[in-house]
Amino acid sequence: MAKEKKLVEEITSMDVDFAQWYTDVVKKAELTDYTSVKGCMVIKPAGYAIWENIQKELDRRFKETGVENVYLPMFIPESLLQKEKDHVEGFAPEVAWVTHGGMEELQERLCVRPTSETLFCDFYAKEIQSYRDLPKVYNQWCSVVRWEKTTRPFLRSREFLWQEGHTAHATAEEAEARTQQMLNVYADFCEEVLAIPVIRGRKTDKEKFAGAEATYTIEALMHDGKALQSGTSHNFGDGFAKAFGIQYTAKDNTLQYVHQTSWGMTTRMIGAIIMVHGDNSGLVLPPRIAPTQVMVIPIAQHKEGVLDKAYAIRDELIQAGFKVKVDDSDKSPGWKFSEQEMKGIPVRIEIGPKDIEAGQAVIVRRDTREKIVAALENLSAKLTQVLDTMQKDMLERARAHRDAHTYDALTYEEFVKTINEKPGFVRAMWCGDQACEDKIKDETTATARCMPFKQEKLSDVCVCCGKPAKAMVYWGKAY
RNA sequence: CGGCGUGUGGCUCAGCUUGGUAGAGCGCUACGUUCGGGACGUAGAGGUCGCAGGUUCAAAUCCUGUCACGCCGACCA
Repeated sequence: MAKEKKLVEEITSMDVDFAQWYTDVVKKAELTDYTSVKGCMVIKPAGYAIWENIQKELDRRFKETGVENVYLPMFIPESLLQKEKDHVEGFAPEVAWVTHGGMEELQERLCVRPTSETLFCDFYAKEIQSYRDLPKVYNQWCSVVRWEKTTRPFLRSREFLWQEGHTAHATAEEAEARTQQMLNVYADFCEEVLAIPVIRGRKTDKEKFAGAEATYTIEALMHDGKALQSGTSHNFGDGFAKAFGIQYTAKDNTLQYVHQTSWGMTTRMIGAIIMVHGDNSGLVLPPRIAPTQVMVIPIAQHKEGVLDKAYAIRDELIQAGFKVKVDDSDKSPGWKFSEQEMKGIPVRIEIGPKDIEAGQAVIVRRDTREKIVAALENLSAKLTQVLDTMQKDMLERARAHRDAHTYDALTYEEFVKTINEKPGFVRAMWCGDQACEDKIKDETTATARCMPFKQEKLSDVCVCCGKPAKAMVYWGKAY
């Protein structure tokens, strides 16, 4: 009993205090550490390895659509930032400024990029002359800085890692197609690799990116019923092009403005993985994103042959393409089990003297704790099946949770009651007027998460004001 | 930017009210016994108490200032 109690105390139960649970999991899974600068985190090996896998998967998918990687500076001259009015108004409150170089005060202060639209525009203005130079489909992997007041590991930090794609096209149609294409890349990645189901849709004007004509988003629901914007793709039209003078000569020898897009996904997704799949024992990583998929845990490893067998299993499985480690530390097996669970390693394989004698090993799933006895000769086949099933189950479980926490509201009373009492998404009709969004935010703190591409007509009138409805909106309280 | 809270070995914290030579648990190191859900014994290493002033014979403790971090709000990926 005393042992059980100790286990429970390590990680706060998510039902008791979800925020504390999240912090505990981040800490116990050794994903990050705090630093002496508020809001700037050390991403430790276990956390960074997840990011590397996210990068690898996304980068591959990007390149399949013709994306090329580049790198632009981390500093933006103030004058450049100010060229597009909405954009600077959106970001000015949270940028960090460099005012000195060495001991000298700079003539013009430089902001540390909060996003790189202005730099890409400046660059494209020089690069693009002719329709032959189009399209430009560039992306960069970098960090950006936004001086947030409130910070949390992965979810909101002052410096975070991301990728930002910036494209320039000859026509509005092409830009729109690219905007949607990249949103779909994100959505597929989330569902196929991270096992996180998302709602694809468009942001309201109030919620869209500063300077964008349209912002598309994928929205995910966390375990506590709060929404997390998980990736965005923006269509800028020719707004930035006009502000920065990005023009090309068309085939008919007329001067035209380009149409641009940008799209990004960040280390925040690691937070989403934690909050969608995690449980009271710690992190649960979907097999397809896990840096280590299998931890082999020898039982009674001092006994003749046990460790050798554990290494042999590891080598065989690595050969078969799995990511495998052996925990051969001198901790007790119970300790190793807890470690593997806190770190979210999808399965562990227990191998002890009894198993060796029986020619088997015990596979234990992290998500369900289901124990599967597998014969050593077809361990690899069994493992493939277990990991595939687990990946599918995790997506379905997350989808079921989201669907069970998605409600419809037809009247304002019903809307307020639902949004306040039932954590999750509330679907309701909206007239398109920002006054209603403002009122809802004031009275409930909920925001319009998105207008889903898959529209349904729940009623003819706005849930808030009763005027004719223009769209169904997913509302929710968000991170 | 507002509210709350916290700074003492690597970690979690006690000590502060009432000033008097710095403590515990965990972790770490060595050796031995253990090993199918966080094992145990023995011996050890490790701290100018966030920082700066002040009061005092004497400050982790009292006073003033300052910095940092965490959580909750408003703003945001």
